[in-house]
Amino acid sequence: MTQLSPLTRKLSAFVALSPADLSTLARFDQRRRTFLCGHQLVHEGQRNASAFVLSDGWVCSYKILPDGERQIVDFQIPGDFLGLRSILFRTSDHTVEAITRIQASEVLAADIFDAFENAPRLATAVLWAASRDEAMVVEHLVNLGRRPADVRMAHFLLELATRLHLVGVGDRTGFTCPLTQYHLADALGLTAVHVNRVLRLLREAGLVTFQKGRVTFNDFNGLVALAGFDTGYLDQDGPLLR
Amino acid sequence: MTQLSPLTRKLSAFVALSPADLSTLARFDQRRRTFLCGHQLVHEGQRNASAFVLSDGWVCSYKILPDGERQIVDFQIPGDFLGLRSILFRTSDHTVEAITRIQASEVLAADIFDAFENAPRLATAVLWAASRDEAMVVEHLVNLGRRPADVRMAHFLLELATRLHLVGVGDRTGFTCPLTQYHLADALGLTAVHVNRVLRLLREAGLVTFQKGRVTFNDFNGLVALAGFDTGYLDQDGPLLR
DNA sequence: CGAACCTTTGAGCGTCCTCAACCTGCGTGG
DNA sequence: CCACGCAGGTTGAGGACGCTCAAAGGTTCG
Repeated sequence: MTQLSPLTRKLSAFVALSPADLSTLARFDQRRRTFLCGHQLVHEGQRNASAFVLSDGWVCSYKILPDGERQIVDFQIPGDFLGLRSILFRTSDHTVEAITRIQASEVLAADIFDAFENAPRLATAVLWAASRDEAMVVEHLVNLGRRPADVRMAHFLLELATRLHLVGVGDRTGFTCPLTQYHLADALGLTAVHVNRVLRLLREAGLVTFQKGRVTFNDFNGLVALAGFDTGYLDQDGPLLR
Repeated sequence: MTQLSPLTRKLSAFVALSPADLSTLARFDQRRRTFLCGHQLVHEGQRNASAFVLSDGWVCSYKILPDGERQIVDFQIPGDFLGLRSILFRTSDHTVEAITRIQASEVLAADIFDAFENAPRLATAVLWAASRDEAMVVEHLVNLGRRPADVRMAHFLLELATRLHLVGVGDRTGFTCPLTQYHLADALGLTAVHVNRVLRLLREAGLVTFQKGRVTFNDFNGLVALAGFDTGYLDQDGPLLR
């Protein structure tokens, strides 16, 4: 099981892939390259940007506002596609940047379209992954629109834990996490100062601890209750197509 | 031009469709039905939900939180797909509800997959439409995360005007709009009371007037400047594939 | 003609922001 | 080896934006 790439592992949780599908999928991950922390794989306004599959490390995608403020739209972890949405756009509407040193493989639009023609099951799985990414953005939007800061933070950490679990990282006790409080602030629509206070509150309430690059769940069920967290939108109750 | 359906009109702005594509596309709009205001075409938790193409009227899609609060994720106008994202999901993660009396046609998953096999150009256009929808959700997220209430409102109204324009409704002077201040509040993450105050501010500043079911732009350029509005993410600079 | 829904306005309050200072750990260079 | 710079984290004080609660007027539709 540890042999499987994170992407294979994730897609297999949704669709049972044939050996042929698996070999087509393996081609997505052929041109694997290493990028340094801070490298921008795609930048806002770039024309004919590529897509990638992330195999190791953490990435974030964000937009910059006219006043220089940043809103992080999503974080990507191993097994996630990068820049898939904009593959049909003339210019990219967002930036994709490595948070850690990462490994990623470029995926050409042709690879995707080829899969649609020759591996419909795999294509379905890719569409499912894209739909799931969008569902996460939607849930993130709900988070920003209607939840107070502490609940927002709780929900965010639980989603991250759930996503990581699906690709075999971390467990109910916690996970290692390279994000800074600035990352959290820019993702959650808060200031870094307020993020710090919220984290203190959650820690003092005995729910989670976010320190020294590690998230520790001190009371997982309590956190789920606070966040009103329901994994439904992640749609990972086991393979749909067998 | 008025003969074209809104969907055809929208997709044609991106891809030049062949007569064969157009006839396949026409099949999406065969089972046209009328639904009353308030009807839920899809509801949260529904299993094996359908997708639709909206040909007339306005629709909103939203999620309800445990405490009963509502977050509207997006509004759909003629030419938009409804529930496309969840077509691969076991259960729908959101509700789709008519705001006015509407006309919409059910699109079966099979229709979509059939298009992928037999009308690759059309399939590309559908994927583009889905990507554009996602880009709008992302911009909405940025709106909630990083913009103050007045700018948020200004940006929202401008996006709506731009989308309507693409399907042939309204112009730079304004458009008719069936939304209530409660709809605006639930979309923008504000309360209806505050929405009312913000609308008054914008009106008194001579920028927009939102009254009696009509949005009137009193100073379009001023509003664009306030919102920092850039249509880039809507990707509608004319056909990409000819 | 009444009821439900929508809009409008006021007063007071709380969450989250701003500004500011200080601390820690770490890498770099003198 | 220490000096320094810098990124990240922590805490306090004060203020603003948007919320809550409340009430009343307008509009639409059965």
